[in-house]
Amino acid sequence: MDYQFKDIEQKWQKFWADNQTFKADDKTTKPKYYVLDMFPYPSGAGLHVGHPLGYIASDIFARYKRLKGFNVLHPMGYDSFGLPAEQYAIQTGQHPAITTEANIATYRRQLDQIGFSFDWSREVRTSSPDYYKWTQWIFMQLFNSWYNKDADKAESIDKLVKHFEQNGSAGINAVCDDEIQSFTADEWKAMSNQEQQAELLKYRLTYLRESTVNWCPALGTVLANDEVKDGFSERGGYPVEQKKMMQWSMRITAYADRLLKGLDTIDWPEPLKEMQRNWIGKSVGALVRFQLENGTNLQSPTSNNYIEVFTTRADTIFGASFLVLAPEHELVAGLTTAEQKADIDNYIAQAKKKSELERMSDAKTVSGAFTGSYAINPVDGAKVPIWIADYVLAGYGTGAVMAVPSGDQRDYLFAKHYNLPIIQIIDIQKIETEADPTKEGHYVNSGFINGLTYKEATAAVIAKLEEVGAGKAKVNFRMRDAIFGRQRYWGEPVPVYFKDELPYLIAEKDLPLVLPEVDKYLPTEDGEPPLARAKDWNYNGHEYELSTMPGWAGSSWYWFRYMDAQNDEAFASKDAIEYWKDVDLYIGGSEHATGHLLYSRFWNKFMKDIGLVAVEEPFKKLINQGMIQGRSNFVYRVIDEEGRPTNTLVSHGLIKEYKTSPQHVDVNIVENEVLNIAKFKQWRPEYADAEFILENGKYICGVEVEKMSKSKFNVVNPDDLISRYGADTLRMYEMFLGPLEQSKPWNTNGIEGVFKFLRKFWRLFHNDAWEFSVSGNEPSKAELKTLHTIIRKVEEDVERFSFNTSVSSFMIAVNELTALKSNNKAILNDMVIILSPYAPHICEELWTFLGNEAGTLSYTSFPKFNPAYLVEDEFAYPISINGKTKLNLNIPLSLEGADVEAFVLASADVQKYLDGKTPRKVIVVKGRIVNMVV
RNA sequence: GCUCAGAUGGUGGAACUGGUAGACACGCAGGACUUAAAAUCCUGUUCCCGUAAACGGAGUGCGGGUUCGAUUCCCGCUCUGAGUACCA
Repeated sequence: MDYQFKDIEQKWQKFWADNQTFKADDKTTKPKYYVLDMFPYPSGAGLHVGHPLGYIASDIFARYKRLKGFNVLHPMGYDSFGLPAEQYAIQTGQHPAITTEANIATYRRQLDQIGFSFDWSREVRTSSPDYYKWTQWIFMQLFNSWYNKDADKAESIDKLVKHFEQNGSAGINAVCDDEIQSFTADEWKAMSNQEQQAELLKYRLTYLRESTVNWCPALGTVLANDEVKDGFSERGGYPVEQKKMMQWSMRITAYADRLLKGLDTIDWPEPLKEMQRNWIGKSVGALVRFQLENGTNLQSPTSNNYIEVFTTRADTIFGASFLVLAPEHELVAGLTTAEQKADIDNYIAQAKKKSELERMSDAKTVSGAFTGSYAINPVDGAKVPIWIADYVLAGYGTGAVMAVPSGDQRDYLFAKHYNLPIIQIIDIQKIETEADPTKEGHYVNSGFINGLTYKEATAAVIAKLEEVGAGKAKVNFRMRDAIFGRQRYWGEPVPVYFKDELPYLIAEKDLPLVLPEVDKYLPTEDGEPPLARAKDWNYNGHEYELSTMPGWAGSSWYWFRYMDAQNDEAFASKDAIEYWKDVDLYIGGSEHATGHLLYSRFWNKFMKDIGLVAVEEPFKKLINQGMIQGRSNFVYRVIDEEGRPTNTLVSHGLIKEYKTSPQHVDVNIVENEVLNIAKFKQWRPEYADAEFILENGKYICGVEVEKMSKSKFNVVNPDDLISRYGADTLRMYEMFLGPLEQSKPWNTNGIEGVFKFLRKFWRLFHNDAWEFSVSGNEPSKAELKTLHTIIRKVEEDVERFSFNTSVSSFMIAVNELTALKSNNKAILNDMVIILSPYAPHICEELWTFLGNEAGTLSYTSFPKFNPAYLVEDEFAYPISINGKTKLNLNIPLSLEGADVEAFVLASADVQKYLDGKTPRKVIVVKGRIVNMVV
């Protein structure tokens, strides 16, 4: 029979499902291997061809590891809470759970037909109460923990309470709010329960904090940054304002240092690690207080009579010739003198108008304004002017810097522009034309640090500042604590109720706190979150928290649930956690670098601290698959003399001769840029009687690479390709497209070649009449060479995630076997195993044909590579003269350097090229090349 | 602006530690089979000069360098893509 992929693929997909072929074993002596994909959000649009790219790669790897004797865990699930389902619910009134259910069904059908080896018995859905029960439970553990800096780990809040009872607040070194109280043990005991709870909330790892949100009064809702465009809501275009709100937050900053250090222990792409490092943004420096000059009268009620700056170069303090504040700094209004008020107001107004983007592209223009006030340098008493400029950001450090023009280029340009002093502070500094940030040399013009080196000077300055109470060493992180509340419906309810305005956890036995029914998925009229609409929803009469958890809550621990997905006693059993430990290989997009991948590491570290999990980092190895971009096709309507588009369409190669207007055309009716005219006429009624100006009898479409989107008609759905070519072809083709990690536009130009390859492979097992026919002879030397070449190649390629090159190697192997007219059973049996991770359906089918025991080949062993079959006695050396290859010469590999040289020089062909000359030098690289210098 | 990644035929790409640049596939051209088409098979296909072959020359974004030898290493530049903090 010919290759009937449809029947074969359905048959094996059913077999795998019926037999639970890929159910991972929890009790086995095999080594474990955990292969994880980033689980998808089940959107209404269904799966497109970009989704499976990473899934196919991980599936090949998982199947390969099974053949290599590993017990493989390869699960899949759905990140099913999220905004799109909620927005759809707002528009239609349809409960998000119903839409989500329907979308999941579509995803599952699409995933199944690609033939993935997922263990579906472990499926998770973050929106299912069985699952979010444990998300809520982990939230409770965070609530019941604080971060002990001395132990450098999270500890139980009970331990903190015990310490307060015995020793008061003395001796506690915690990551906590800024305004904590100092108290004795007796004072603690004298506090009311409410006072104690209020104090403890300042220490908990999840806590309430006032944060600013994008509030849209017209929509009555909080908006994400993406939903706000230039101060207006993307939906509706209503004005958006900043509003302060009490919000749940996570103290991720407690883990900043460990998140940074952990990066050195994991095998992730370097650019991705770099993104996390930048996001965490550690800088070691000092906080320095500059007293305001005597007589400066702050107009506003902000009391402190100093400006605090953050610097990473405390050693340069003697070179600080002015201070610069962000225009938004709270002291600016108070510092501005009457004479300078117009200038400052004018500058602030201008800075507000500039967008972030404009500020960035305009790095060379220097701008600022003088407040008219002065401050005092704490180390030498010098009087320094206070300026404002928009290169200083309100959100970083203290929103104020000490400007050291000799060492910082921006400060240098500023000083030049406004004619401020530039003081050389290091003997070897060269500051004639630009700033010199050197740390080498010895200090000059620097009071008590003159003559010291960088390290000595930094220590001395910080010691002095601490001594006079004007500063201290400080590690600054760019990363902020993560806001954990969302004023939305479709998310996990926070398992908290309020009593006397303080939050308390509900009892563990009352988990899960199930999402209540509401009449509408919108906020209430007075701006409360949708959950306020729920009727009789309270905890023994106390009001529940009304916000829900953010999208990243459920995805921050899901890999643990797969280890033991059905457990209703724990998020996963101790045994399962001890056995599976962590994810060995994680494949997904780099867009999650500073979101999901950071939060997951944070939760994992926390869970390790309190003894819930076995290892510190969740994902040992990470691979980013590239993005598959859309590839749009265009037709060109000819424009008539009045400028109206006509119903005449001109082929792309001829558009220069006409005035045309390009129109997107559905990429599914275009093949290799050739428009299917019949389908095109049916596609849109207005094109039914279109006329065509062709080139070479064809209508050629234009092409552009764009993001995949419905409106551009360039979304390619795997379903059509599977029905045309089958899943095995799709799998191999997506791999053949190019390196996994590279982004590339989608095209189906080469898919025929992959399909032909599979047919050719099928034909090796069949005679001319398409009857199954293999021979039991001893394999020939040539056949064995082909086989062992591909064994080695596939092993090497899979281990380095180079799937595209192994597809080519398969093609070469099959071409060679076809040329050899090989139908050798032993060879083909091994070929089937090697190819099976890539094209599992066809291989399972051929495996049974070959008379193997009934059942799957998934757990057989990968053939063993034997180098003996690849040994050659001769090699066709390329002979080059002055680096240019002239000819090839067969030379026995038994010959060594000097003998090879003699062999080459003895050759009449070589002498012809040498033309009587004697080579000055002959380089022989055994088994590679001979080069002669003439 | 900065950081990272990348630039190879008509196209996707290969060349793993410096050693025959263009594997494999698409497309294209020609041919076989066929009444015809599809399917299949065969041949050719980096460019230039040469009507064909032999042969010759150029060639991995651009300009230099190191080397017997560079797509690969070094220096300088151009362009493209991604991320993004004027981060003190």
